Amino acid sequence: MGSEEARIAEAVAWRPGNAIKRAEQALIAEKSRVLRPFGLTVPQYAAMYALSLAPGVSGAKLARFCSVTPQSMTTVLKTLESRGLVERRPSSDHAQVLVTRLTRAGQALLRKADAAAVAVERKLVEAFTPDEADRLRDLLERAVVVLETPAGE
Amino acid sequence: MGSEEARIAEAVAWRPGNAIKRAEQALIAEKSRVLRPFGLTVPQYAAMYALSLAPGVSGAKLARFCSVTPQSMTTVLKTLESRGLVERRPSSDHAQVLVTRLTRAGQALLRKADAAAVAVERKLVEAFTPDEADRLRDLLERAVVVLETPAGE
DNA sequence: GTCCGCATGTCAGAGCCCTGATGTCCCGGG
DNA sequence: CCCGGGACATCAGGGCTCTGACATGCGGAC
Repeated sequence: MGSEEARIAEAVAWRPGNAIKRAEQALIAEKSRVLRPFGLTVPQYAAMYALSLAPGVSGAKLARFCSVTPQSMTTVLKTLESRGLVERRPSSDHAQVLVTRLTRAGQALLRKADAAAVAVERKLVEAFTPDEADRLRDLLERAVVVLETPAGE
Repeated sequence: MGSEEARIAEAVAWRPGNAIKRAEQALIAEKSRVLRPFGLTVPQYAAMYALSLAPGVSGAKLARFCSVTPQSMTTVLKTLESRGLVERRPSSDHAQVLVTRLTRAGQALLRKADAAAVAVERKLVEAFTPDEADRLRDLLERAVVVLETPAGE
């Protein structure tokens, strides 16, 4: 049955979208692994990283930076807030907007977690020549454009 | 503040893993869109497709084909079963194993949904020359290998 | 000055995905 | 013959993500 399984697996893997999916999964898995000691999930780390670049931004903008919906970002921020890693308070000008910032504890944790996360990215980069890395980025970017183009090409 | 946002967005997108993430997201989004009329999610479609290649397989093997955990596959199969698209029954030799098959309704729905899903894959393939598609697959495959290699390179 | 558009935040619901822990069953080595 | 490894399924719990629907507030158009 081993060859049978191999045949099926190959048939499933044949589709080009699958290569992208597997790469993403491997990336998520590895990042999760290195972030686990810090008690952070990948989305939590991503939110904190974006927050370190743009302190005091609204949740909606943060969601856009991280390519998720505002609702998803809200759930992430709520768990981070419950752990005292971020704090949210109404903006002074826009009563509707919730200004979000890293707490001191959040900054300290991010510094350590970031080193681990960057190491994963670096491991990935170092597997390619600069030329190959550019090529990969370019091909993926073109894939995004094609997939997001509605119907009429 | 527009340029500020652009600067942040660029800083976030800079990381190589992000290109993979965005491509995967675009792929999922587009597949979800074309599968919605059939009432199927991407994981549900993936499970049914794998099931059409390997009828009567165990849930655990199906999970491996789809690159998810057995638990995830169980939840997907449960919703498919509740809709009468698949059926599961204990194997005659292995009392422990649940043999899973598409029902007639499942096969009929898959035929229609598959056409839509394949169209997305084809749109993706046609955006590249055969050479580029191979190159992309190769680069992604190398990324997977690197990411899954433990520590000692 | 009033009103509509757009952004923001929130609740509700459904689904997927993972880790961890259990219990069951088959099969082959001792 | 017995027993442990391996494979399968399941429960429990924590998180993420989306769609849909709704309420509020700022600001420009009229």
